[in-house]
Amino acid sequence: MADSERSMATIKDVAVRAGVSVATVSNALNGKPNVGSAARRKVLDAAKTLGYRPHRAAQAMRTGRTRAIGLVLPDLTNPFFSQLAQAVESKARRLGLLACLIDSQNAADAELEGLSLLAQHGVDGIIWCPVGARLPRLLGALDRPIVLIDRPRPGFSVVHANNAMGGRLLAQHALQNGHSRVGLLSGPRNVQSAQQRRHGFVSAFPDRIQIAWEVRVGFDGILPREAREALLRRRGATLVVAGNDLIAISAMRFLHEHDVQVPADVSIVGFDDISWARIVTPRLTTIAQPLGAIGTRAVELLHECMSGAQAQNPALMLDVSLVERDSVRSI
Amino acid sequence: MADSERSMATIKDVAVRAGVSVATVSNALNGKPNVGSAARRKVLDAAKTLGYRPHRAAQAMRTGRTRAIGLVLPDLTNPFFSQLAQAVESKARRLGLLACLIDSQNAADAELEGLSLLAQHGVDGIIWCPVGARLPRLLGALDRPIVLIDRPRPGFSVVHANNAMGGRLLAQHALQNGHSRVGLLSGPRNVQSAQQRRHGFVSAFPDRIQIAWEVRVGFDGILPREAREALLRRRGATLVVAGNDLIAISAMRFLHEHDVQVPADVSIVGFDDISWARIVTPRLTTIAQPLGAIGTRAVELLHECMSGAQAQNPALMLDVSLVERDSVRSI
DNA sequence: GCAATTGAGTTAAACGTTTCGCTCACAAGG
DNA sequence: CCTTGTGAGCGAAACGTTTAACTCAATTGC
Repeated sequence: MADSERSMATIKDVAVRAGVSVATVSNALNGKPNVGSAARRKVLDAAKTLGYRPHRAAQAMRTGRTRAIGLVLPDLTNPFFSQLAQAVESKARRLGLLACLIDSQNAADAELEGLSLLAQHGVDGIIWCPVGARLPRLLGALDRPIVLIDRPRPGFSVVHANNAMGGRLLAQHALQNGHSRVGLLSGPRNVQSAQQRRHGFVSAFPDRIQIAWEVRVGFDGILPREAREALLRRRGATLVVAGNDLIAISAMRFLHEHDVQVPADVSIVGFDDISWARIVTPRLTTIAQPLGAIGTRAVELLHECMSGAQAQNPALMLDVSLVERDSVRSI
Repeated sequence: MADSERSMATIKDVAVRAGVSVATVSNALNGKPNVGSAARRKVLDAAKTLGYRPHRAAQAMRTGRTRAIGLVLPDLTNPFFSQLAQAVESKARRLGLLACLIDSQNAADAELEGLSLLAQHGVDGIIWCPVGARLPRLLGALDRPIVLIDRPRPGFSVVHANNAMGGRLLAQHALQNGHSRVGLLSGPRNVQSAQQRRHGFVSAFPDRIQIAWEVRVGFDGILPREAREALLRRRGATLVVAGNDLIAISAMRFLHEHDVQVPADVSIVGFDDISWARIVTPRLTTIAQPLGAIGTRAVELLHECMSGAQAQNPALMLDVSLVERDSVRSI
């Protein structure tokens, strides 16, 4: 009895204890119809008292499914992604799936290497926020369901937030607070979500909001000189609209160091509502993405794809909401 | 040729293409000595042109090793852990190991469930920052190398920072800046690292630093009423020493809302140097843990344990350093 | 020149599942 | 009474590796 716990009981052990064949054990455990109720009971009992757990590797070899999924992210250090990761892992576990992590640290080659590692381990599907603008060739070869997250690519399932809507919400909020001349610290041109945020904002009230200036900035929040100069001169802008919270927070930090007060001297808004948005001074007004929901839905979608159901709805777009805090002044 | 890429080439395919037996392929690929240089070449060539990758599940079944490790953390959302996770994943990948994530969200039962999921998948080892004060019974049953991270438990390998040293560094810094009366917002009594930080600080200069008050606070930075009151009254303390950065930042936020200026009215120090420490206002003076090194060393240690080498050094303690920023005033 | 040794390669078993096809008993239909 | 059908269960093959045991030729030692 002591060693029944020690090194994992096998299906064979269950079979002998229940007095049936291994085939019957397998059938009983997997709910196949061709097993009588008496035998089924015996098997279930035996399995329980032996603490039997199917050997995943063996199962995988026979069935080709591992009940593991891959999660490929560009940067766990970014709270946006760590929240996402938390949601994904949690939902996966609730479905009995193991989440295998790859953090490419924004390097396309590391990402590729990671994908290949996942493929080698035979994960059943992949949730992926790609760093490269176009998806690498490898994709055909890895041949598993993929659900993109946050960054759509033609021909792929994706779940992401309604970025354009966020942009519009921001425009509306700007107007309501009397800002009609703004500066843009937009995200990278090759990241689609950045484009949509920008487009949502600019096209919402083209005749009532003027763009005083615009500079493109990386999503990591590092401000090039051009951006810093723009922040200092401002050319009449009373509000700066940042491509995401990291950018907004960097800008706030920079302004603070140069003795310009937010929001007294200039207002600022972000996008994402990462947890940092709540702790900076002043607290940042921003657009909240339903991070938990995005992660959860992505896993659900992937799970459906894995169960053969060809997803007809390759794109899932979730609503965002404005969260008002202290970084916008009403004028 | 088209379908040689499609559904993963097997060792058999390599064997026929190279004109040898599968055993020889296996031996060649695993660097066994009993294969001639001519055959070895042929095998290597065939494997490369076929894009052969060993089927991990099959390998696992035969050898009992999966080349995957588990990473069990209490809260990915906490930047301390997400940085750790990044380091762990990166190092693991460099060793050809897949990192499987469990985020228990500080719930002991979720943690247990996660460990069992990992065991079922047959991970070769586990890196674990445990939430519970004492380790659950299950442990004997899961029977794989375990390396703890940040939180030592009797009888287990651990890699963590020198918390006591951090406490001493802080005390020294306090004195250098003329603070001889301080308040303590210590971490939880049942978390060892919290105790060591506190002890390092208090016992460094017992006769030159007075503790004006102390209240125990959770590491998540949520301030109970007692703590808030203490922050407002202060009883002559010119410096508050927080159990970690989250606590320090919460305190700063609270003080700011009640119009007391940091560091003009009161100074404050944290512990951990999470990324937030850099972005709050004022930027937080704190103790930096070598997060990257902790993660890396943990993986290395685990890897050694997995390779049979019984680790003689169950505990690895890494030095910390003071990072001076703007939250301490010299008086 | 013959036995012993070595080097290079092969065959086949094993790992723990799932599943296909089979058997066997029994019931129903004619 | 014989065929056919059905429900319950079993035996064995297969999945892709690794590895122990083995063969066979060439080389060495004497």
